[in-house]
Amino acid sequence: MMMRTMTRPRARSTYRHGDLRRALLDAGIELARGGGPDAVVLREATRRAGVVPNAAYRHFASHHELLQAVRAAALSALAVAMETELGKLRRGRRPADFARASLRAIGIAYLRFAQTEPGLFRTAFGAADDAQSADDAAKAGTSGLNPFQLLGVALDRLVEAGVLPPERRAGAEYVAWSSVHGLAMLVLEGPLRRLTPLQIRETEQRLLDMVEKGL
Amino acid sequence: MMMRTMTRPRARSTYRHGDLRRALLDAGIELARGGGPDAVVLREATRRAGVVPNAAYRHFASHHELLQAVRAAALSALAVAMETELGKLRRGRRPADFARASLRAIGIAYLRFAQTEPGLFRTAFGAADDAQSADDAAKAGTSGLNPFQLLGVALDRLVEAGVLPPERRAGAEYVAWSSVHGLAMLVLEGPLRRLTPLQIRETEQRLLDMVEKGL
DNA sequence: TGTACATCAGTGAACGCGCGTTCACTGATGTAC
DNA sequence: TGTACATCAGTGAACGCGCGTTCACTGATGTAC
Repeated sequence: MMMRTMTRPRARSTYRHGDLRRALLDAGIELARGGGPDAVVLREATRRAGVVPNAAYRHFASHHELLQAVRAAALSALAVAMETELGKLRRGRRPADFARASLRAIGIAYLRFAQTEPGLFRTAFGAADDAQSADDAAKAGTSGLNPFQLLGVALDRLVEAGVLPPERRAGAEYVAWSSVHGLAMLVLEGPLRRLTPLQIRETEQRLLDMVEKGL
Repeated sequence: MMMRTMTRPRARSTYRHGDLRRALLDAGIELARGGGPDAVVLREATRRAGVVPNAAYRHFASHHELLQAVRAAALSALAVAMETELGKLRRGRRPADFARASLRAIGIAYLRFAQTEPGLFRTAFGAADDAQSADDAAKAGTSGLNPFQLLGVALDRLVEAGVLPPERRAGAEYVAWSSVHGLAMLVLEGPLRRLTPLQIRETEQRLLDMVEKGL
């Protein structure tokens, strides 16, 4: 609603744009970053791309389709953040420790992403509408896995390392994901917004402890 | 956006309405029930109350204020649901069991509320904006306690019963709440929407087990 | 008990806004010959 | 290598919509005398 000032009509020398689809998607991502899913407004995206509103329809069938593309990009960004965090793990420790650290890395990446990119986070998880939505590739990180699958990998490691009994593996991502997602949401826009950064950190650690122990 | 068909202009014989504030609030709650916070539209509320749009401004300073009132009502409804679930507990068992059952009752009430009243649930927890928002009384159940405080009571019982070490009491509501809230959200509008009712039940129990054990 | 009057809840009409989407168009580009 | 032409990305103008909010109003109600 006060987005108007942010308008930045990119000067364009050629009649054709070059890669308008990409430009619209980028603008959409930027809008989501700033204000969550509701901020992804087709007209504003075209403004930022320096193009007339209906030009968007050459590349997206509807506002909804643009939003879905932005959503997929947000999920992909989360996947990348998880991969980055996993990449930081030093190898060469005992498998059990490594497996545990993997799960924590996933959780930490999730919580950090929610806090550093609240708009994208809320866009990624705000009522994903229809069936399978978008193609899975669009939601993946560089490994080709989406966030849910990356969590699955971490859980698999726990089983392989003998930390998690195989019979408890099925459905484990649901409870793990829930816990972390809930904390992310409540800190972001719920009643836990008033916590100090220190309290947040402590709660995060405590929650991850609980998941690790309670799985 | 397709709310129009639900319009129900209540016939009114008198010039004055009687209790327009209440009628607007009720209409707002009904709208929230059906479509979450975004569905709480001032004009639609006045339509349902059988009154001209600007009449609302005699009772609410702005759309935002109406929405806050609806939010408070939603929180209150959740508190009542929790109290009801607590009331079902049979007394006369061992204090430790009773305390544990109390916490589970809170969790179950929360999850049930999210599933039976998704619109109200999303309204209650959708970006509560400002400071303390509304007055606390408006968010309470019949006990005068709000949902967060009811959770606190359950945790206190765990400490009293010797189940939860006192030094782990502080901040315990954060992790407990997070876990349950996350599951509620993911089942409601996240990637866990595809779970079968049975899978949901199982995940709920497993999550509550984890919280109980991991606290 | 009856009348004058102040109060203020609800009316009527209008505003400006920004949105998503449709239509017939124009003109740059790439391809076929 | 040069020219004719089809393609189709972006234009220009316009729609209808519903929203929140403001203004000056009217007329039912309750109170003071």
